[in-house]
Amino acid sequence: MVTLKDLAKEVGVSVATVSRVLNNSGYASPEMRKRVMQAAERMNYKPNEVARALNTSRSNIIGVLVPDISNPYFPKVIRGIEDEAIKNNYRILIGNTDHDFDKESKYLEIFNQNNCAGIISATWTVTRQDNLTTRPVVLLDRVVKEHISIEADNLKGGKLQAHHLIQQGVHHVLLIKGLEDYSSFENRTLGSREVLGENQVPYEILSHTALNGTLESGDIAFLEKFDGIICPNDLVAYRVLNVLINHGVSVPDQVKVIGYDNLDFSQYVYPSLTTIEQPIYQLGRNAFKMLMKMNQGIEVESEVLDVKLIKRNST
Amino acid sequence: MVTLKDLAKEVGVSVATVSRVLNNSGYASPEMRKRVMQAAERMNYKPNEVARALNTSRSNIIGVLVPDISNPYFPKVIRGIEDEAIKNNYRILIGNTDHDFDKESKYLEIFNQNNCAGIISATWTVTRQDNLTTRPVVLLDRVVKEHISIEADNLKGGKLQAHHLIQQGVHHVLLIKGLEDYSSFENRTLGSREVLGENQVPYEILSHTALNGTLESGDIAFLEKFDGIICPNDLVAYRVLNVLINHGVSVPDQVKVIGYDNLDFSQYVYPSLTTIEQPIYQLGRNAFKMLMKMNQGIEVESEVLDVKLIKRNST
DNA sequence: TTGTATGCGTTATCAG
DNA sequence: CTGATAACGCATACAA
Repeated sequence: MVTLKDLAKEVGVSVATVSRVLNNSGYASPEMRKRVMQAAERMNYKPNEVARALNTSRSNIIGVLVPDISNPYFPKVIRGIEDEAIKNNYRILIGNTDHDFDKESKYLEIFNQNNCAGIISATWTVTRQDNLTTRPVVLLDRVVKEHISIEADNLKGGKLQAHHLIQQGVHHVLLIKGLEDYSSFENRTLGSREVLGENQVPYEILSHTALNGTLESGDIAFLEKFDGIICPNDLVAYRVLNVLINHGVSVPDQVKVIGYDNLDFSQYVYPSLTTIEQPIYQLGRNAFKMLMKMNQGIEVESEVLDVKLIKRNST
Repeated sequence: MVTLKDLAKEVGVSVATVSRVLNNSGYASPEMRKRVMQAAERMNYKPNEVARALNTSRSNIIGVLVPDISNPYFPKVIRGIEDEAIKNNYRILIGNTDHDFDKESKYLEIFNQNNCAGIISATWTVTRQDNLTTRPVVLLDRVVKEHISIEADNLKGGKLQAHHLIQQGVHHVLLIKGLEDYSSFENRTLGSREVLGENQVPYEILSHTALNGTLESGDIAFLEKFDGIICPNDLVAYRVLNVLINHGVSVPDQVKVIGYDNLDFSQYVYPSLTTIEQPIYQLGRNAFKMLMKMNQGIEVESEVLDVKLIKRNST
């Protein structure tokens, strides 16, 4: 590996001068600048980021926390973050937390140990961790007050779900709740309930975990009590559709199902899934941009991106 | 951040001693060991990985190259790598190459600049890059001779695809080829052709790119010439199924479709997709294990994992 | 068995 | 405008 010292020797100057030229910091005569730049080019010099990170106590790596990268929602977010990061000469270190406080804690420690420049987290407990650094944190799709976050409009999304079902003429709704304690899921539920209530449409709430039991036991009798089912995300909707169809329940005639996220696959399931689209990729990109601003000391505010209904054949 | 020096001061010994105890290198009296360990615990000392990486010219980060993390095949691979990595106190840095030689080249440079301990690459051109380091590389699902790699048995997979279709009584097959120059796709095609030939089943080959044209134009007449379609992966199969179904072609009665990968969604598409399952997660885990062995100077051989047919309703 | 000193590759603070 | 030089936090060869 060619180092600053090699370069300096080649040009016949001190490392200090070379460093200044390369970083555009401090003075350097135009002529000097030219000589150094050319030599750097010629020798294909690339600064060692480890040394730089040690010296400045700040690497160009940002930590990214997700519950599980296998969940198809996250790769898109990550791709958004990574695209924006690489453009700014940053890299991302990924951690899967599985909603586990201790795992999360460990990753935060790791981010510290690597002098990470910041953190983007899709797992909110991060805000309860006491070894959280002074480095900037952006919460993604998780809102916690006093913290900077970015999300798609979950309240609106939840409303849209209910609105659409009502428009399609449902009279008895099953509202499946997502993960507890996650603002995004709670707000969706809130939005749906609000609209359902306003329209005096009776509904029942089922927790995510209870759903698993229902689905596994294939308790169709229970599901058939409803003519509309609101799912917390597309993944859950796939499973609901699957059980319904396999038991000969006709969708959307007998029961209408609506998802949330608009994953790429939702157009291929049967019947194709009506859902709420959120700008997943954009969420990632913007999160990174916010982080950069925070690093520059610029004041940033939490962002809320828009969502919209995608009508397909399940409703 | 508490450093070695802080710890040393606390215990009242030199940093060297502390370092030796913590790394289990060199001598240290049992008593000294105890005192240091306790202090480390008490002060919650965590070594700075940046400093360590600079000192040893080797970080505990490994670079992972994938074409695009949004492609649902890769998150599982990555999860496998990451799970195994974290267990061994390693972290992963991810790069999306989009099959672009220059992007790939840039990431390799970045891995160097970060003293990465090794590279796992799902993009084969990595072997043509001249700035490839001396650090170990494991190719994942891409085989290039003279390089260490791990893959699922693509030749067998291709054979299984053809075998199954033939068993289901097809007489005229459309064989869709995957990406050019990728050993995995080429071997699948090879396997299928071999079996098709042996059984004297006529077939036509369509390139991945040509398929796009067919699908977009909705050239059903062309597709209807066949009663069996072999797809290079599940993603392509979804699109084929979609066009077929939307045009009223009955699957599997009129034409049978088989995919490859067994992504999680393949059970939810309509009709549910018959496909070849490969141990994606395991591929990632083993790739990391191989890398570790290589780092320890242990001789490792390329691995080939087994695949199997998953019969569903599309055939 | 422990301590001293050096270097890893940079950046930044000083003099000159 | 440029050059020594001291950090950054750790590991290690060598001295004691």
